Amino acid sequence: MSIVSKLQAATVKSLGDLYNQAFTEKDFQVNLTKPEFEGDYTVVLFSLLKKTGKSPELLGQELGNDLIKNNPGLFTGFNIIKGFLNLHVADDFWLQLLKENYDKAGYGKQPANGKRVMVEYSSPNTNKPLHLGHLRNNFLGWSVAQILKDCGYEVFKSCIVNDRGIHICKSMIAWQMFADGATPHTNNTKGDHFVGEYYVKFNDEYKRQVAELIAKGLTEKEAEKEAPVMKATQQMLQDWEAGDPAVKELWRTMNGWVYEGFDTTYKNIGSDFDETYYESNTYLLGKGIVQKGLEKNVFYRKEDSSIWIDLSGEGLDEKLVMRSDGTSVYITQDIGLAQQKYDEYKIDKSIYVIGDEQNYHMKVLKLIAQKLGVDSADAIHHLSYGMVELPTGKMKSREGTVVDADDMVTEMINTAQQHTEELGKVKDFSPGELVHLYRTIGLGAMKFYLLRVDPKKKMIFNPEESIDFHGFTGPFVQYTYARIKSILRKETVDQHKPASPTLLKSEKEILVAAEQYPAVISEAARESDPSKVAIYVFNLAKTFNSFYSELSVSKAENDEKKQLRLKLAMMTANILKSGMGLLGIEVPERM
RNA sequence: GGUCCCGUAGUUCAAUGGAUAGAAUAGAAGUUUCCUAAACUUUAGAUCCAAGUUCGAUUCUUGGCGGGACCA
Repeated sequence: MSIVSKLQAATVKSLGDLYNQAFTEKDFQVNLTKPEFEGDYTVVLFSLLKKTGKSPELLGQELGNDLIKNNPGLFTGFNIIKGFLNLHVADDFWLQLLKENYDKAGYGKQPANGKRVMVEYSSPNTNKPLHLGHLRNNFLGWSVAQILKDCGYEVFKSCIVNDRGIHICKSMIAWQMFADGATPHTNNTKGDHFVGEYYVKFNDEYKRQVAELIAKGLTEKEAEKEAPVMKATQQMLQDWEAGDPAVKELWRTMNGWVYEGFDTTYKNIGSDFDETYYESNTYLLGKGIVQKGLEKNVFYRKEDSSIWIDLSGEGLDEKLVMRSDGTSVYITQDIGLAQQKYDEYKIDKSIYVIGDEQNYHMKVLKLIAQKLGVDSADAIHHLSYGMVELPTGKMKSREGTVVDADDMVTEMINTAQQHTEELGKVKDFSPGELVHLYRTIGLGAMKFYLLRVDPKKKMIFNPEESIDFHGFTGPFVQYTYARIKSILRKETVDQHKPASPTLLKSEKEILVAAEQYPAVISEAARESDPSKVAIYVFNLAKTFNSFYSELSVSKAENDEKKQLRLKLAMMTANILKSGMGLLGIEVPERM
């Protein structure tokens, strides 16, 4: 039980005893005491004044005295400033926390809660390679899954691959036209990049043909419709749906190249999935949904035989669920897949990591699922994240401003290498160890950078200023960890020796921070927000660094202090390691 | 046109309605015979505008202005 919860419960009890009324935790706020005031935790009294009819000063006195009387081992004193009751927490409490947890690698983890949750993320298209936005998605999804695991959930990571449709046909047509039998292997190109090039070639050719037709007197709309490559592409999509063997074969081959490329990228960035769904398998699920919707009178048919749902009662519009030609739309497939996930995994919660451009779509999805009575409807949760933008605005493939994921990773690792070589601290590392270290630092910087901001908010990435290795960054935390490990290689905790029974200010600060870790994980899980963990882990590292520069561990004043500080160092290292682990970031023993 | 989101130091980000709005970076000034200076310490710098609710508003409400997304 966290100290905040303890204080809340104790305050509720004291208030009830003192004033003969019922109170709850929501009647008042409990915060960490701001550093410029005396005390550790603060009860904000303003909200209690009306109900108790007391002045802040009197209420603070009565409450403070009662809290101390009822919790003698926990609170040792208090002061009141304006409407703030600042309480002192006993050193023994912090020391006990340290004693029980300093060597527990699993500190902060919660026992299994029996709940099952699926996190769907990444969800690429097979017509182009992954870019910076996908990286944010991947890191978020992976991290949220990991955080939920530590909170006791059984987690299944899934990925839906958009592997069919007009977009992949475009790449296929362009390959037929221009490739002359080339493959990723003959061209020595990564498969996803190879196919992506043909997608670009398609668009170039299409534009050329449209311009040609316009020059011949067609309107822009006519030209776009009549361009031979577009017609061929549409024909190919129909052939694909009809099951044409040659088309399917080409489709399988080209998607295979893309998957090879994706696998390399995923492996490189440490992303993985327990289940992969392919749209080519799920796109027909929509038909059953439509049937069900018509039977339940949730859907209705229009004169042109297209099928719709009316959501105007919910403040939204009418929404198309099946076209007049009988082809389904995304939303119906998505509902079908939602049902399938539930059937296969019996999940209590289903998280979708999808960009905020799909907010409306996901809202409609959940609404329709609820109206249809789909089992998993209420479990659907859209983890909406903001786009990664450049200082100039959105990344645009047409303007060549898309930041490629593989390039980004390579660049970060190279930068890590350059920094490391300049500092020259690991000259004795083997080549293999060096490669691993560069990867750890480079990826650490990148993951931390993309995870440290609130997922809901869009973020701006400036390619001109490369991602930093100083300050609020992954390498800062990694460096703190490495420094601690350096101490712990030279000195070890001796179980038989007593640790200091008193705490200096900067020693206590570490424990105050450490105490919050379990609550931070819970909050991060509740909000699906890894940035809470990133911010926390940074602050803990900063707290330790101040301690480190102020007090010596190995040359402590006496042996008791040394034992205490060794334990503080060990506990900090454990939390930094597991916290960074939640972000998918490794910590090096040396750097 | 309709719906939704966002405006905080030069820049990138924080702040369950609470104390003097926090960090990082860039700027200025310092710290290494002492456990890794990828660090530490000091300093200067911000809530888009206007009303309203409140003991108290960056946060809630309304109206502007500015930016973005989605739906036709």
